Amino acid sequence: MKKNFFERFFKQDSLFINKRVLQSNYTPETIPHRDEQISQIAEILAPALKMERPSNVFIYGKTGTGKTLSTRYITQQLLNMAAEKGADLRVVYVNCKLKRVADTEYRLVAQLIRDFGQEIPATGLPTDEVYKIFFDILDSKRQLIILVLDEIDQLIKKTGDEPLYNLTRINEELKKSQISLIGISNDLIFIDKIDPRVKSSLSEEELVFPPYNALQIQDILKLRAKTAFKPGVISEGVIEKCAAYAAREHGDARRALELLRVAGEVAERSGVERVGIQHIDEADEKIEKDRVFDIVATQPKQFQATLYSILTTGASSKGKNLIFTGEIYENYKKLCQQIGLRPLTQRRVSDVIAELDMLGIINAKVISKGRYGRTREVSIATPPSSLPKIQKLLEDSLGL
DNA sequence: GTCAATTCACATGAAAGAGACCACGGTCTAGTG
DNA sequence: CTAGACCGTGGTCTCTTTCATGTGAATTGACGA
Repeated sequence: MKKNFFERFFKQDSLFINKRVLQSNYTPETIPHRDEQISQIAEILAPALKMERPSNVFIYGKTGTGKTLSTRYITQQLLNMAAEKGADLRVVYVNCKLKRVADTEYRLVAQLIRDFGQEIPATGLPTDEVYKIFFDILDSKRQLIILVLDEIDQLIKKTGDEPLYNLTRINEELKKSQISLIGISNDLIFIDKIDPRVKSSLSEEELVFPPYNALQIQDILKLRAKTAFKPGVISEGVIEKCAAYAAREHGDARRALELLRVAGEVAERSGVERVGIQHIDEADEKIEKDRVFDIVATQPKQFQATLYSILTTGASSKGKNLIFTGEIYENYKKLCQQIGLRPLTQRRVSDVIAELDMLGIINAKVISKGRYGRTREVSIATPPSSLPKIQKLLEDSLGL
């Protein structure tokens, strides 16, 4: 019985050949069902090869519709071409959603400067100073810069349209260089909130990425599965079911790929040789559970306390699973006293609840109860099976 | 019964404060030649 | 004389409070039929 625990791991053949293919940062050589969009972007960007400034582009589309992928793909090709032709072209890609990287105006510009290979402190400098540095770098030589701002809606929501205004304006002052912007956004309506002048200069061209339908997702999955899995491990109907799941969620290809990958992992772990349909359900549940757990565990204390109040309020008044802000706040105050946490104001807790809603842990809907006021109607969004574990996790973390 | 005013219980916005982090420039100190 | 330690000032960023304003429909109460 002197068995090494890892022995099984090696002995058992993996179902995968190359798991990386299914991960979201993987760039395949071909992108099915996006030919039209890609060629449109290409047309718009083509003048860059002659060192003429391409129009600014705005790209919309729900998550997992291939916006980022297509943009990366086409800019890469553009770069290759530019190198051949000797055009001094640069593509800078920034994801505005990443916390502590580019989610404020200062950090965005600082990140850009870093991309140009210069160190910039994370804080401490005035923002206009940072702009000046950026400006100087840009204008140090004749070059064309294509700036890709991914998830730009996040940035705008937080900081307003200042950064965009400044970036579009910077062109007028650049002597040698030119800069053009590609904005990528999940949100179709956020652009109404920005200054019309910024809007018009930013969206000289507009492009929409429609969601994939189930058949298209199947194509994508089949293509990737061919290189990701060993032949024959995918059972009949697995791809179809994955696609159906994802198509239900507004055609999110990323989700479909994740589902397939996790299903493969689940199958592998349980020691079977083929990925079956039942593994997809398991995978779906596992993904959701992992996600929620992760979020819950990494939230700050106050969020956890609020969430705990929501859970316990919901549990105590069993039967009705809809609870209101007032009840939550009362419970929350009691809880704070119990664990010695300084309670936040109701104003703040109201925001916290809204944020928990955004994270998808709870569902909160603003309703009016007529004479009895206006409030958020909160219900718990996670599957009941994982509730006890979450509650346990929160209790540990809060010291109960 | 109808209709507009009222009213509740919060939502939502804006501004500003606290505290953490940081850069920069000036001053002080100790070590060196 | 100079390198490094040590301020003080001014900046960003996040989380939060304070103050103010907004809001949608159940309820109320006046009104006329």
